[in-house]
Amino acid sequence: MTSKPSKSARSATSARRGKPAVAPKTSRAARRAGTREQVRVAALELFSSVGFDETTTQAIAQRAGVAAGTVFLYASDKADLLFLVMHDRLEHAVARSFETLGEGPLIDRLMHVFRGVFAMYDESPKMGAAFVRALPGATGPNAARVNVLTFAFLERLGALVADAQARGEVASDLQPLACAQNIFGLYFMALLGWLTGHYTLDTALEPMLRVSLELQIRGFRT
Amino acid sequence: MTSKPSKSARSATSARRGKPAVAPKTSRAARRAGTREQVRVAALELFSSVGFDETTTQAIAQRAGVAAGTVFLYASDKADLLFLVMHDRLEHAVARSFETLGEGPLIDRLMHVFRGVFAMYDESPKMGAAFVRALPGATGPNAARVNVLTFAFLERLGALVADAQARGEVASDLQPLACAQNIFGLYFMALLGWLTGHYTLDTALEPMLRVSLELQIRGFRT
DNA sequence: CTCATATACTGAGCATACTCAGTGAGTGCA
DNA sequence: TGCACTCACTGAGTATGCTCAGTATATGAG
Repeated sequence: MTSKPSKSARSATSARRGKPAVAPKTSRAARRAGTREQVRVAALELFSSVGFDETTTQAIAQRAGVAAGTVFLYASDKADLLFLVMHDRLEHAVARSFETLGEGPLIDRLMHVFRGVFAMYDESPKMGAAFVRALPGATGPNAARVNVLTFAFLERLGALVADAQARGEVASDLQPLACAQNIFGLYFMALLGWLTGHYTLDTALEPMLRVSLELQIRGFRT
Repeated sequence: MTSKPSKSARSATSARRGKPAVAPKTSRAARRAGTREQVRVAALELFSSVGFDETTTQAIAQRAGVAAGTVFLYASDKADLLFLVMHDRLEHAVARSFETLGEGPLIDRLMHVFRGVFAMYDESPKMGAAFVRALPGATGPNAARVNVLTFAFLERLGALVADAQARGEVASDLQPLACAQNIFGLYFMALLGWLTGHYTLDTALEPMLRVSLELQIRGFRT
């Protein structure tokens, strides 16, 4: 390269955290966090408006005001950018769902939680579809963070089962985490069925997932 | 395959655009079926030995003795080549599993079927991993054929449940197909957990899937 | 302060999945 | 048979995900 013209382009947002060539000397950590956030927001906006497949990593870099290679300093590949975006949304949706949890039978509490998560996906179903498609077996730092979130979600589902156990609704000899795994599996299949286009949101959530969960709670036996 | 000479003749000689000088005079339909089979076998060999991600579509074309663009006449994209390969294997594995099905309680018959399918995946776990990763929401002609197979599999699972119902093992007011959907979901989660590397074959099949299915059959209730 | 090191970032270049206008052999009709 | 048409096939071209040697700058030691 010769002179350095790209600097000024980035400073569209530099009113907030100045980055002009001469003065401010922001710390490396702060700069890095800022860049990461710019990439995250750019990816979010493009994925949710244009779609995952239709968005190029070049476009994300351009919108974030960084070079093409920079986005791969914050995600191992394009799919990992999707996980970077979805992590916060997932975390927030799950937190909200459990905050607003009332009392009642296990099935109702589960449906309340899943309704909240489905609503989050419904804000951008196309991005959600790309997400669940890319999730199985994904590697990369942001995928790992999502996996941590998923495992925490599983444990919170286990806690709901344990609650039901304490109230005598669920047999006391069962392991709550094993029950939660089955519940999660049925939830994930419903999510997959919806987002990959086999069902609509309403049919996937209300008749289908509920029936699945009731069938799991009830069992097959005579 | 028979048409080996045509390939070497084409690439070695000077004929430029010309097809083999000696006219083979095979019918178009037969030629097309032959080409498709060559592509399928080439993809199978490369995917199972080298791996899906490590195989280029160019390499498949070269091994099949066709031009680079030809493989996309038989699959909409690279993932669809994987479905082209897996369709026959899946079909065969399921058929075998149901042929060798004995009598007994539902859980044992289910485990017998799933054991057979898992064994098929175990012949090339890396290819299996790529397959289950690409499957959700896949489009393309070969993906559609695999979906047909999956739905047929679901119905055969439903038939097993109906059998158990007739023997009084399963409550008579349940819909066999709804039960089969839950069973399939638990099977698919176990498959995913294994092939994406979270479990080994043995732990995924024998403790994990069996526990899941027993928990489904039994239910949560006191 | 000066200098050496670490590291966030750059962007041209590479690999490869996929496209499409062109070609000629098979097909069916007269 | 001769001829117009169809269609399987070709392969150079294109788009884009991702790499990596190079650059500028914050950091920390002396």
